[in-house]
Amino acid sequence: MNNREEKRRDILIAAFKIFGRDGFYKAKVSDIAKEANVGKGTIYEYFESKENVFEEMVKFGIEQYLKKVTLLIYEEDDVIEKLKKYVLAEKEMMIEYGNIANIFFQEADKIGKEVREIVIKARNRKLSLIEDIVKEGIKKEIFKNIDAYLFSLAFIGGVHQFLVDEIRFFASNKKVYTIEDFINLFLNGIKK
Amino acid sequence: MNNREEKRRDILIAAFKIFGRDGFYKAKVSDIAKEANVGKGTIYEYFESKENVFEEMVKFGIEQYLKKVTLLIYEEDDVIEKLKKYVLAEKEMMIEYGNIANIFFQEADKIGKEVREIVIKARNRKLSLIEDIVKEGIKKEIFKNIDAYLFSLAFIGGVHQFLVDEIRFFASNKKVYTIEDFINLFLNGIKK
Amino acid sequence: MNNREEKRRDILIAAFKIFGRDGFYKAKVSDIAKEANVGKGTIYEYFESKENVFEEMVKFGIEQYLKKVTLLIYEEDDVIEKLKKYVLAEKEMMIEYGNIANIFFQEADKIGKEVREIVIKARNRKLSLIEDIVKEGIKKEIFKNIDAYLFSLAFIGGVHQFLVDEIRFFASNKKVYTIEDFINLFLNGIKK
Amino acid sequence: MNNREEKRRDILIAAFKIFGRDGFYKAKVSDIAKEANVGKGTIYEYFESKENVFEEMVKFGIEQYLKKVTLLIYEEDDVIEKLKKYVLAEKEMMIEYGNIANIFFQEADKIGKEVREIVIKARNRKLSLIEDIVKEGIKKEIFKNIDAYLFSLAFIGGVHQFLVDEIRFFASNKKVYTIEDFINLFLNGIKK
DNA sequence: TATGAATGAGTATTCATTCAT
DNA sequence: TATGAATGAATACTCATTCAT
Repeated sequence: MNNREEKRRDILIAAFKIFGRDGFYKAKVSDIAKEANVGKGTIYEYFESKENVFEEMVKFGIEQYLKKVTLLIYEEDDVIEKLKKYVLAEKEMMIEYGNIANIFFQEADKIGKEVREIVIKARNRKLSLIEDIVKEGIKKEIFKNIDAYLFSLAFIGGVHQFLVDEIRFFASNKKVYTIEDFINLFLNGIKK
Repeated sequence: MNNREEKRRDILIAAFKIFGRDGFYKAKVSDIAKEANVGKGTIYEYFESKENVFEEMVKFGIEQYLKKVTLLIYEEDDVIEKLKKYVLAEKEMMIEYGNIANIFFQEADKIGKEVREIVIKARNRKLSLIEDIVKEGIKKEIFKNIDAYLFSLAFIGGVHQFLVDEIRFFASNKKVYTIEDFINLFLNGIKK
Repeated sequence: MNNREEKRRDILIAAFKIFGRDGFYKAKVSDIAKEANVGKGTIYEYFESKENVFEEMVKFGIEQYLKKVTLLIYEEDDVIEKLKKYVLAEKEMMIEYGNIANIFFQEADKIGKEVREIVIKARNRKLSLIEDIVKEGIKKEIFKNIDAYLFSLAFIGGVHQFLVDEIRFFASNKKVYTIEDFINLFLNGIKK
Repeated sequence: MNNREEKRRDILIAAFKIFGRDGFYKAKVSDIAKEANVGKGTIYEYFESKENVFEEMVKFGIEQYLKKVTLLIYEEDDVIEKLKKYVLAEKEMMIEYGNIANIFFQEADKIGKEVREIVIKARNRKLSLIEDIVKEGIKKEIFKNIDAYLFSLAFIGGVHQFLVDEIRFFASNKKVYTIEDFINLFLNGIKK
């Protein structure tokens, strides 16, 4: 088997965990090494620098994420179900990977141009996913003829906040909302 | 007269700028001192540590921000206009202070419990602002009887994404949306 | 008193000792700091990098050295005495500073362009010192009309080897030569 | 056939080149391996350590060098021609191997006792070569009855400086000296 | 025997914090 | 009270050496 590729993957998964927990600056290369069960020097056999590990981790993570979401969405026919599946996929990612997504977007900016570009491209692919669903819904005359891009912005932002609330600020005494509750807001609007 | 209070304020404003530009870890205490036109040691006459400066800056920034939004909103009578004013206030903040808000939320986590609590409290106050508008709208029978908290989550998230798109990923060839366009999505929903 | 200038000097003197003992690569910045009785960080308040410390030490050492030699030579009237004084000055330097001169010339090459240029310039000033003596001797009709530059090369090289032998490879059973013995070789030649 | 001996030689030749270019500390074992077209691990099949490679390279280089000089000198009958041949041999070595000789002498000190001893022994053999020529010249009544050892020091040092000037600090506008010019200084002296 | 992937000891450098002035 | 010179803890990265294949 391709042992080199495997070890590279191990390091990226470890980086994913450590960067996700500590952010770029607080994370120590030696911690990533420990987590990956390799020596500190080994990291540098596979990556040029801490920055480069971050960069490749972002690429790797984004790819994993987009694959997952895309798959879930394409399994569905109904556009409303597709939107629900998107929320579900995001939820799973957030549970699994903590706030890595935030770190992608937040710290990428300061780390270097290339990371920034990767992240922007990923963001656009995510927006496109929703745009496509909306366009399909418009064509199928399920949705009004609204601007698909504008909606995707609102929706993605809304979903993020909704999930952050549920997952990260969870309090036992808080009312729990279903995905339907949430989606209905976007479907029906609030104006009487 | 209150020279001490004034200098503290100067430092906080400088911290706001530097942390906003560089994030917590990349920001240097000496840069904040330079920006505030004080000596490096002076910072430590007013604050216990870099973390404490960050903490106090977050409190200060949030207070400023909430004051501004609250004021704008209470100037209006019409609930829909109030929502627009919220978007406007957020937009101004984002233009003026860059992504400081993200830094609040993102890095606060790693910096310490107290900051985290401050940020959560602020987030809740922001959500309450919207909640109150929605409840008023429901009472006035302008809005449906939806869950005000759930809406505030969706709305705040959506606004954030909308503004990030406009301000940070602005591209000359991109379609420009009005705040009305955006608000209408939430008012009318997308389902036919 | 100019404390800053003083401390800079202390560091350079420490660097002189440590680089002289260990060479550029083996020398540790922390050892220079210890030798200078300052903290490691202090070095970086006065110099940009280890390279820069080396560079400045070379400048400093060369200046000291040339001052000394020049002074000794100008005290004398007789050209042959001047040559002897040069040998004496070199000898004192070699005893006092070990093989720092070799390190100047040897390692300067690898460390950076600027150091290299400083060292070359110093070498030329040293050659000029001898050249001037020779030219004076020719004018005074004490010396033959030989090429002064060529002689200075031969003389400086010869002196170096002579002193290295005496100082560094000293063995108790070895015949000891006087400076006169040595100088006479150059004065009279070896051909019958 | 003697493949082992051959590969050892290849490594030493590569070491000669790399150490000559970079000096002991800057030189990387991996670069020597690459230059010798062997794996990094292979170096350690033939030598105990980087230091040992250096040590053996010094021995090897010195042996090559002394063989060459000795041969050239013994081809000649005339003592003055022998001195010229020595200069020529040194010149060729300096052109071919850069400043490896300096590195021998300079860095040997820091690397270990054994290398130091090898280098000293080699230096003495070199001095002996010249000494023997001088003694021969004295016997043949071509040279004055000077101290042969003292002369060899002066001569070897002078030659080194002369060649360094010609080869390493060569400048197109500089006067070019012949070996005769140089030798004549030593033969005739400078005193009128 | 030959290899190069893996390792971790070792070191330059940064920067929050202290404290003498 | 205000300062900035001095400090050393902390950490990315290099490279000689080992060892499984």
